[in-house]
Amino acid sequence: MREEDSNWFSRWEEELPSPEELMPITQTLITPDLALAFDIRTPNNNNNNNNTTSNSPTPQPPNSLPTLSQSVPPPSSAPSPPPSQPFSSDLDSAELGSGAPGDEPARTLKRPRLVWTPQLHKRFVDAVAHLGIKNAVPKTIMQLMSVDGLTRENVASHLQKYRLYLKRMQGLSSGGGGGGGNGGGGALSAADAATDHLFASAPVPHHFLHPVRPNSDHFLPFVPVAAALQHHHNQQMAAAAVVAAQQQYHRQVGQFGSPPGGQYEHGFLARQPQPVHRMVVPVPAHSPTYVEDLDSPVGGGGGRKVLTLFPTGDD
DNA sequence: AATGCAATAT
DNA sequence: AATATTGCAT
Repeated sequence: MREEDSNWFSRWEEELPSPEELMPITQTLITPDLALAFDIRTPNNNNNNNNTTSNSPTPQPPNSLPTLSQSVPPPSSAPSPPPSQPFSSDLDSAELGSGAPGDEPARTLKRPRLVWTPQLHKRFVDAVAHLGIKNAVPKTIMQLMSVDGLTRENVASHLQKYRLYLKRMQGLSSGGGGGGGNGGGGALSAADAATDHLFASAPVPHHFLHPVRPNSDHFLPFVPVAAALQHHHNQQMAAAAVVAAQQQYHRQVGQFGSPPGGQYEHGFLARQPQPVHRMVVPVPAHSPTYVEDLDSPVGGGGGRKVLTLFPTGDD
């Protein structure tokens, strides 16, 4: 079998991009800065669309904030033009900063805690997977994910936990990689079990679990991927821009596989190299399609639905 | 400046 | 419980 690494790339493409998918995510990342810039009360507690099994018949109408695109925290918040979609969210009127937030708001504001939804985590995992364990550092991961509002700290924190999770998994089960369900799983501490929940919701790439040894058989040349991203050293770049960059990235690594050091020995999937040409979706502007999708969590964990978004079939 | 990691804080 | 933050050593 040939190392047609491009095949898993195609698969990646199918599931991944589409800024629409990031909608519910960015939704939770509403920047307080922006919020204050619009004179709205600080939405200290916004509810994320994290569902589980049973939920109220009203599945969080997307009436809330559409997209944050770019723009987050420049220290001196520049008076950016108000979006066409005013925040008509009447979620809660809990007032908070009635003290004196008028002067130096954006500077001392705390952003809301990031909620790692299964979707977001999936992006995370995919990013890590495609970067290679060795190159998967917070900054890079963050860039690849291209989720606006996502900070390096966010990723770093998550990554730390994720690594612990992987370590745990290595010691116990090696066959659980399939679905992420820790099949047997009996020696899980309380603290561990908690984190497992999230991590188990995404497929863990096999090479994460066992110490892969690169075959000097086929060595891959170095691909200056960074070249594709060199333009924006800003983490707040528009998602669209990154998507475009990602595609260039795809084209490059799609042929060779991965940067040096990245251990990729996926023997699975041996399709023919599909032409990777996708259209760049400019901006996530219109209403996404919310659908409930059974992701088959696999394993004995029990079936749990996750809210996912379908790409609007722009292809 | 980034990273990894443990401990701690919210 | 789930993330964030901090301290410290690379």
